[in-house]
Amino acid sequence: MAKADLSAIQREAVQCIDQPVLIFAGAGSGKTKVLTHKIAYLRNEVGIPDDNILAVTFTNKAAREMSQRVVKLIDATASDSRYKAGPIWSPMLHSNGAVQVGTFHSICARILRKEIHHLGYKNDFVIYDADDQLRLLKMVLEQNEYDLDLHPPQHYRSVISRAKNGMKGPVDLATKAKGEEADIFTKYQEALKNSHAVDFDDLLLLPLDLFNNHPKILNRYRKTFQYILVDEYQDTNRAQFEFVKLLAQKHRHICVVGDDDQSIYSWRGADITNILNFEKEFPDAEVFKLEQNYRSTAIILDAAHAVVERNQNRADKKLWTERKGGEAIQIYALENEREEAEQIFNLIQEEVLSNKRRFGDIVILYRTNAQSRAIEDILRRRTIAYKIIGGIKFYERKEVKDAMAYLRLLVNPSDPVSLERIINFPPRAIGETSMNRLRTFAHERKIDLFKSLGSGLEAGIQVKQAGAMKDFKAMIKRYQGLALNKDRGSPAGPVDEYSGMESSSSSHNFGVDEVVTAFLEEAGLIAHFRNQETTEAHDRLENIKELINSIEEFHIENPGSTIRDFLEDVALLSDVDRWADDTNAVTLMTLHSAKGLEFPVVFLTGLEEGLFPLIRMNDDENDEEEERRLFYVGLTRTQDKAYITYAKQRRKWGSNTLETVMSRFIRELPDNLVEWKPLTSKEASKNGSRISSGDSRVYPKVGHPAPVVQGILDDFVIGAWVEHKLFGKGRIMGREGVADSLKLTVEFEGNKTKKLVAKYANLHRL
DNA sequence: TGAGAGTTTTTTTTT
DNA sequence: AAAACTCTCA
Repeated sequence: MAKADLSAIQREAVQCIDQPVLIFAGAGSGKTKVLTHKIAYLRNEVGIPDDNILAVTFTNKAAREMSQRVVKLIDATASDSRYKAGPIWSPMLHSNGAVQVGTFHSICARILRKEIHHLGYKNDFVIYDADDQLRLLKMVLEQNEYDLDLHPPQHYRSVISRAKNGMKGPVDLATKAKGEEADIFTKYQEALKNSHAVDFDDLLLLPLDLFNNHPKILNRYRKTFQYILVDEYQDTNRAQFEFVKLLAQKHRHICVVGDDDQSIYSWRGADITNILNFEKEFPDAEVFKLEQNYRSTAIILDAAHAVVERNQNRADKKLWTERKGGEAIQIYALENEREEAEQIFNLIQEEVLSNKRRFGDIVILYRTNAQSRAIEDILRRRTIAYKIIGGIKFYERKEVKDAMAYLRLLVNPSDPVSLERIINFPPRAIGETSMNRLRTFAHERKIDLFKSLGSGLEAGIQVKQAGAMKDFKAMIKRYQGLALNKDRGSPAGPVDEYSGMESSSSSHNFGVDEVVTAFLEEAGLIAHFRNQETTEAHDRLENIKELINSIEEFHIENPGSTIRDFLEDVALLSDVDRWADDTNAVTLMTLHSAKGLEFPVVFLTGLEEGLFPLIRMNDDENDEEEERRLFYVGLTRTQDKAYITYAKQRRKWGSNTLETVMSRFIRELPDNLVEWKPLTSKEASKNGSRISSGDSRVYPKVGHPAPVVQGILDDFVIGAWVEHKLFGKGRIMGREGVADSLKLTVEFEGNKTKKLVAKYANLHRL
């Protein structure tokens, strides 16, 4: 029985279900285990139906993992076959009869998809990301004749977002002589609503409006979500707290798990008092503390504790482990960020060659995304397979966003941000002058921009331009029919339209990818890039193709899904969510992204005052305690061995090199747990690539071109067999480019040959 | 109107 | 150093 491997305290926490439960769960103390076992327990032992359970995680990846683990558990523990689990999680919004697992944002999006019409939005609303928000704000400011230089959109975005995070409306701003901010906030919010768009903060706030104004709906969801579990509770904000409170107030079957030492999102509005005051809100709460760590060595835990202990604002506690001792934390001081990267490379080599690690066992963590570049450079040059999480994101690239704007317009033509983005891209002779006239026209008549596209002449626009507008509108309408009707024509709900019915394949003369390709082709976007000879244009075209591939893939994975579902998926999935951790490659990510993950070998880089802890010059509220918690989170990702590096000089923005000072966090580490490694990589390479001072073995010189050492290259060598989710099994026939731009030519079964960008293709080595 | 040259800004972390 | 933004000229 799977329950046997729970500790006594874990079991108690699992079985306590009739009252509010607060679980303080330190790093690596098995909190996910408790949550998954609790779900299995509720289901199999207590007999709670699946859809009455709601589990909230911090990332979608965590949601996916959790549901996979629950399925395993359930199947293992269920003696009775009627308790066997089906697929209990799906990224799709309309999966009923299953445990709902997801992030606050995705769960709220699911609710809004069904209910938002009660608030006067179309259920086809779009989700605006930061860039879209900025564009909308800019439009609002211009429309209301604010001078953009005096009123930078950036500023108002952060003001509005901060207000929303604290659940404040325009009214709350107006009171403190911030009339303009309140005015802009109000107008921005109106514009969002008219555009049938919601921003990320609205995703959390609108369900609250819904619940507060429609008690019947609230009651319905209260009945549905009988048992609520929340992971990473220390990083919830006001709105999320209210959401949980509203739903759980009545039945009080609420279980939250968190660790105040790991609260690292206060800048996003996360409110640590949510966890510290849980007992105030739910006085009958039972509190459990999980203090045994199953992940790290004692050395790692002691070091992490020694640092975080200095925080004033924390509940006193200490993790313990049965893994006594361990390897000392190695600290390296390097000359500059290049040497730092070089040293990291040397150490990776050593770990892989002499300590038998896999590349996939290793993670490199840094405070800011910009730091990844130097490290990336070296790893690429040395042909070490690596994966970067975050940074320049695929779906944020201009050409990809452009293509998506076209798709968004199909779903929701009222979206002015998307319309403005592409009305003249690729150029179709509709310039600023014409658009200004159209905007004025639409504004006066109070119709949306898209509708007014047909009335160009009336708006006083030149014949040629007015014609171009009309054509554009007609094209969108045409593809609306093609792309959306086809999807709508399939049965509602998670019914498999590809379930082998012969008729369906014959009625589907083309796949989604072909419709989308045709659309983007006719829109001129594809031709625009194809007609340019530059490599840049070529890359952009590849990215658009990759986007189309992923649409097709999504559609096959989620039968019956619409383009709308795809767009939502893209809007809500984080980079960590997309991270395929089964490829054998070194992982690079920010400390924030690493939350919840663990690795045998961890590199903490850039330990310099001002960088980590990060200090922002023009911001007085530098939260040292939060930075320290971040260090704690980073170090406690380690299972076996941690390396800490810093550079004595670091370059900022290309040119000026700054002298740095070693981070206070290094000084805070107890001497007996660390080992200083003064040897720089320069000296090391002088010795003909010996790897470290304490190691007299001589390794083959690794330079350029790299000697072929088995396993040193990534998984995708020529001749290797791989599997693609969509195309099936195939063999790698060619490679070009390296790292992020590595492209593979793969011959799939059935003689289909495809060229794929390795980074996004999600290939699995067979 | 659109392409290309020249100029400015960016870097905190993310759902 | 790179991307985003502005300006200029055809």
